[in-house]
Order: sequence, then structure tokens, then C-alpha cells
Amino acid sequence: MRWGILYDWSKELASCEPEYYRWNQWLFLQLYKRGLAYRGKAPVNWCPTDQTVLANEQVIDGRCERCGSEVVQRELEQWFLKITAYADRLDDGLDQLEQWPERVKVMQRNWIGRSVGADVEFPIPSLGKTIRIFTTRPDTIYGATFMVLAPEHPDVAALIADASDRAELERWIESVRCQSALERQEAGKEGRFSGKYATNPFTKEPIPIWLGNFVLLQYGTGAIMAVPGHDQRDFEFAKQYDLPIRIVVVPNVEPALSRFESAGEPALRQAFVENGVSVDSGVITGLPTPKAIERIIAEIGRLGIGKKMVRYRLRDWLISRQRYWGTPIPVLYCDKCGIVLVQEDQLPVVLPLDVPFTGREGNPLAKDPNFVNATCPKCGGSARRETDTMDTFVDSSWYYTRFISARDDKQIFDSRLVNRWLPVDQYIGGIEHAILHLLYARFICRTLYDMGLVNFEEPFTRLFNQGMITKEGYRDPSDNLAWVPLNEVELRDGKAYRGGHELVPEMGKMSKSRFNVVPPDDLIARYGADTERVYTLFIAPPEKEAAWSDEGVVGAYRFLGRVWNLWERVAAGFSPTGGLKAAPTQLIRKTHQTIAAVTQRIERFEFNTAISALMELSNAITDARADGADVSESYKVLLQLLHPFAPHITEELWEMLGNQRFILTSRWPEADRALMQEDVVTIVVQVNGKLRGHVEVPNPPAEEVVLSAVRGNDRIQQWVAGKQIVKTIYVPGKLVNVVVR
RNA sequence: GCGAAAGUGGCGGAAUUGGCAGACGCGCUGGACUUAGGAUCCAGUGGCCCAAAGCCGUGGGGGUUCGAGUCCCCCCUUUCGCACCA
Repeated sequence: MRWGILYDWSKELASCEPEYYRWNQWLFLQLYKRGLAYRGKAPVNWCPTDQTVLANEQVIDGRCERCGSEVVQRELEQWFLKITAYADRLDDGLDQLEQWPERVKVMQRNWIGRSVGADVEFPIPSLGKTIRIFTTRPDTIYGATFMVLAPEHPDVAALIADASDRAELERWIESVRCQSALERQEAGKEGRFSGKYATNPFTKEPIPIWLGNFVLLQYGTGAIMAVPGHDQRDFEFAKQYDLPIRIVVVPNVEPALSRFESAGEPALRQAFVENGVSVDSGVITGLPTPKAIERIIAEIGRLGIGKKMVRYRLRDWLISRQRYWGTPIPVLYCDKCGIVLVQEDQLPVVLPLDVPFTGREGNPLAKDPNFVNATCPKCGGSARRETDTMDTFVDSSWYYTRFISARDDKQIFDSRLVNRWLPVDQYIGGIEHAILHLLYARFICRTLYDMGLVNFEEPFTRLFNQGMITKEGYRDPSDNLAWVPLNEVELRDGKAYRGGHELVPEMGKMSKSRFNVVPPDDLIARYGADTERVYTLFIAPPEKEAAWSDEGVVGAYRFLGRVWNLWERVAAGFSPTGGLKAAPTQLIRKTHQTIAAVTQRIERFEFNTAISALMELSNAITDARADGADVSESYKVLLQLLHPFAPHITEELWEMLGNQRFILTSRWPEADRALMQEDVVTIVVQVNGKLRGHVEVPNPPAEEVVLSAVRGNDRIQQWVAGKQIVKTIYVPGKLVNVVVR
């Protein structure tokens, strides 16, 4: 309110209200019917502090995105949305997003992690079955000297069933399973021999099957063929456990080839992972890597042991949460009928407001009999209500459509209106949403498209990532680097202290925990909302992080003060007795140049330089007025151009100038190209590339005029005297460079 | 380790296509007006030099060019992203 911001309250929505989240539930039902929502058992990320599961996107460096606790893996039945079914479309769609920052697209591409390769079955003679692996380098299959399974791989139990050291193996598997993702990675590579062998389908040799902590169950098939000669991870594992390494690809450069061969296996210090030429590889011997891959996949297909495969790093979106808040998942469990959807006309399933909170003892919803006990709509028998609620990122993945018809209680939104107004032309958000919200929203938009509800696949045409405003915070080294509240910090000689201890300043995002928040209200109370706005926009380009400085604010305050004070002097210009000179052409020119500059810079989000252009115009008006000129027209333009940045003061001054209608409704000034033209241009003169002087010539400048002016210039003549002019370069309207020897 | 972006005065930051480096603002210095100034106004403010002339100057080193903050190569630093994804 105090910022002076206008909202259309008729479009207000709140995702925690049943009027909104009933459409979350409706959407869930549609996704379920399309096979895009499913309940499944999977190893999931569990935050022990928040007592809830988390999506992969919400685990940062092995820690909970919300509270920072180390995340552990648990095997649980949970609800998922099948975002992986859209992996290729989400990846391909990035190419069309020309007005998105490149780094966001790169982050999404990495997150989706599309890999093209092949699935191949490796026979396990002792089990009488095969184990499937995924590889992006099927051309190296002749070099597969062992196999590694994730410790949690479903076939592990059968493999070690009759092992002599089975108990020890199981203990090891259990210890790996209990590790957090972070611990597991820090442990380094570790493995155990299962005791069984697979057959390499191409060399027909028996190869040992190992279990390894570095093989992930969730990616690919949870099993790999290990090619230590051509995969660095396999190489390290092979070295560690003394497994054979076989070279099947060599660099295709002749000298390198001979060196590689003569060096031999013992000298090999790392795997050769680049493309090259296959050797000792049956039908693909002699082929360059891309051709070899193509050929071997055909061969794999012919043998019926596998096929070309595209796999993704992206996992399905785990939306179950056990933390009470959020949208209840509209599902019932009936003893007879199993999973039963809540009927659409029974929505919303309302989140009860009177549940007892006992602290951190699991989901309070599960303890509320009024909520849990329900009747099965199919058989009429008793049923149990789902107590998981949805990740709140579900709400935000389609809210932008709801703004278009926020009060519609018949449908999720009015497609006709949504297709007219959307997709969003300009979306603004922090980079922290690069893969969370923006990926989910792109996914859900495509599902809406497939349901025929919207006619666009990308929700946000143009994306802009604004930077954060940062501020110094202070930590106390004598108190375990705890953050110190600002009112306890004493600043002396550019250093900070608390009770004699020197504190360590650290620049960072404003947050309550760092005690470095500058409440805008204080500044607004002191300087006004206009100053706050102008300063915030002036401080730095909006995409950049910017350090807040209290001192800098006065610059914006003074600027607005000067514009205010100008009024009295300008007002005199309206008086017929003012006896003022006409506005000088110099000022008129500056005015139109400013119109052009500010208009363009606003469009390009270059607000800091737009404001600096306004400051220049303001200074020019001040100078011209001091010179006794009538500056009223330029002043009016200044107010109009300044209005988007400082609406209150400009509106007031506009009225004081005698205008009847709001400046807001006035027509945006238009730059007159002809009036912007300088009548004299200053040409820079260089001798041997160094600045030696200027000449002024009438605009537009003719080359002969410029060159003769340069020749007639005393200073230039001094620099040229006694030298031979090798050549003269003329850049039209800008510069002359005389090259002498 | 891999990938991306960035590095310009005391500070925040300017600088179409290679063409006057430091716009604009903060801070600082001096002055004016003042009982007062943490208000306002005026002037100055990259470094070397008393000053001028001149020289140097956009993280460091090379290169291309008449001319490089801008283009190319190498290196350093910072920030961000990814990090056993087979």
C-alpha cells in the first residue's frame, strides 16, 4: 500500500482457499484419468526435520531446500506426476523459448538430462535370466569386462542367495542403503563381488557381476556394463578392485594411436572417453565412434538382445507431502474397490482447520477421524481418505491461467479468455525458480494443452530474472560465526564490533536470519515511496544482484527534490510578464533525445540508465532556466517520462502546472527525429590512434569539410609536422585517424 | 573436475556495429548561503605531475587492427549451475 502499487482486487486469488485448490484437485483427477498421476513405491527423499518427503528438485546438495537438513532415502508409497512422459517435449520446447535467458534453458536441459544410447540384455547363466543395462556407448561393449548393479537392484537377492559370504554382503548392502545421498557420495567408490558371472553377449566371455555404491537404482536400469578402458568411473573401480581393462577404442590420430598402443595397459592413467576408432570389436572394428554406435545398435537389435534407447535424468514429480498444509489429494482407499477417485461434484475435499497440532509427530491429518473416515462412492462401504497433501508447487504450476477467470466457480478457467490473453508475454521471477516452478509450469501447461484446455504449450513467452538486493550482514567469530543483529553492531573506522570483538561482514541476500533486512517502510516514511522506487531502479541493472546502500538513497531523494524545486522556476515561465527567452534549440534537442532514450530503455528493462537520462534532462532544464529561458515544455516532458518511476510527485506537479486530467492518462511523448538532430557535430581526431583533438563541422558532415577542418587544425598540424602521412581514415560523422610515419 | 557468466575510479555503475573510457549517482575536496549544517546551491574529482604539455590506465600476458573495455589465444580471480546420471 505504502509503495503506491495498484492491484486489480477482482482478480485476487489465494491458493490456500478451497475456491482455488478445488481446481487443483480437479486437475489431479484429470491427470489421474490420463495416467499422469499414479501411486507408486519408490526410494524417496525424506526430510527428518520436516517429517515429509521431497521432490528431487527440492533437494539441494543432499539437503532439504526448506530447512537445510540432510535428506535420507526411504522406500515409501507415494503419489507421483508423470513428468517423465513429457521429458522429450520439455527438452525440445526449450529451443523455441528464444526470449528466455540462456542459463535457465541450460539448467533445465541439464536437469532433464536427455541421453541417447541403448538398452542391452546380459545373460546370467546361473540364474537362467538376463539383466538389462543402459549405456550411451554401446560401441564399447567389447570392452565390458565386468558388470555392476546398484546394491538395491531387485536381482541382487537372487544373485547372492547361495553366496558363502551372504551375511556379510547383506550387511554391506544394508549399510549402503542407510546412507544419505551425501554420505554415499562422500564415501567414494565401494563395491562387492556378487559371486556370479554374466556373459558378455559379444565377446561371449564370462564377466563378474559386482555390486557398487556408485551405480544408482533410479537412473537407467540400475545396472551397468562396466567398460573401464572408456569410462572414468569404471576405470577407477577397476583399478581399485584389480579388474581387467580392455582397450576397444583408440584415438583416430595416427601418432596418438601408436603411442596409445605401445603404452599398453599398465601405463594407462585414465580412461579414454572421447570418440575414436573401434578396435578388436568384431563387426565394428575400424569404424569411427558415431558410426560404430549406429552399427552395433543395429547388431544388438538383430540379435534381439536390446534396442536404441533414450533415457532421462529427470524423475517423476513426487507430489505427496505429509506436512498438513497443501491441497488434499482427492482419493479414497476402499477395502473392496482399492483406490477410488473422489467424484468431481464432491470437490473440494476441504482441508480441516481444527486439527490438533502436536508438534513433530507426523501428519496431523492422519489423526483426524472426521477427515480420514469416508464412504466409498462405488460400493458405499467404508473407506479411508488419503491424508497426503500436494506439494504447493502444484498450485503455482497453473495459477497464471486462473488470474484470467479468478471467480469462475464452474470450471478451472475459461479457455476462451485464457487463449485470448495468454501465454504470459513477460514473466518475472528469481533464478531460484529456474528448474522448480518453471519446469513444473511448463509440464502442466502441456498437459492442459493435451486436454484441449489451452492452445499453447509454453506458458511464458519472455522470461526475465531479476537480481537480488543484497546487504552486509555481520557474524561474530567468537560466537561460532553467529549472525549479529544490526542494533548490536558498532561501526568504527570502517570495521564492525560487538562488545570489543571484531565482526566479520558478509554480503548476502536480505533475510531475517542474517539480521540485514532494510525494511522499506522506514525509508518510505522518511523519503517517500517515489524515492524508494527511483533508488531501487537506479542502483543497478535489474538482472544484477545489487548491494543496498543507505547513502545512495539520498541521491534519488535529491533528484526528486530538484525536480520539485524546478516547479517554482518553471511556473514563472507561464506568466506573460516572465520576459523569458525562447527555449534554446540545445534544450529542445536534449528533450527529444531523452524521450527516445527513456522510451527505448524502459522497453529493454534498462531502468538505471533511463533514470540517469532523466537526471541529465533535469540538469539541462536547470541550466537553461538559470539562463533565463522558457523551459516549460521540456519540464512537462520530464514529468511525463519520470511518471512511471515516481508516480506521486509527478502527478502532483502535473496538477500544480494547471493540468485538469491525470498525468497517468496523458499521451506518452513522442520523439521528433528532426528535432533530435545536432546542427554541429564534433569529430574526434586521432593521430596514430591517439586522441589529439576535435573539430566541429556542420551536420550532416561532408567528408571534404571534415578533412579540411582537420588539416587546418593547429594542434593536429603540430602532431603531423615533419612526418609522412601514410593514410587517413574517416569514420563518417565520428572520427578521423591520421596515420603518420 | 565439467559447464556458464562476469572482472572498468574510493563505491554503485555508463559506454549501438571495434571509434573521445569513466555518463548518471554516491562519497570526497573547496566555496556560497547560514546561529548551525547530516539542508540547499556552485565548482572540482581515474592515476603520475605544483600546473600545463605529456605519459599511463578497463584482472594479468600475448595477438589481430589505423584504432580494442569491446574481437581472438593463454592465464588468474569471483559468482552461479552441474557433479558418480553409465
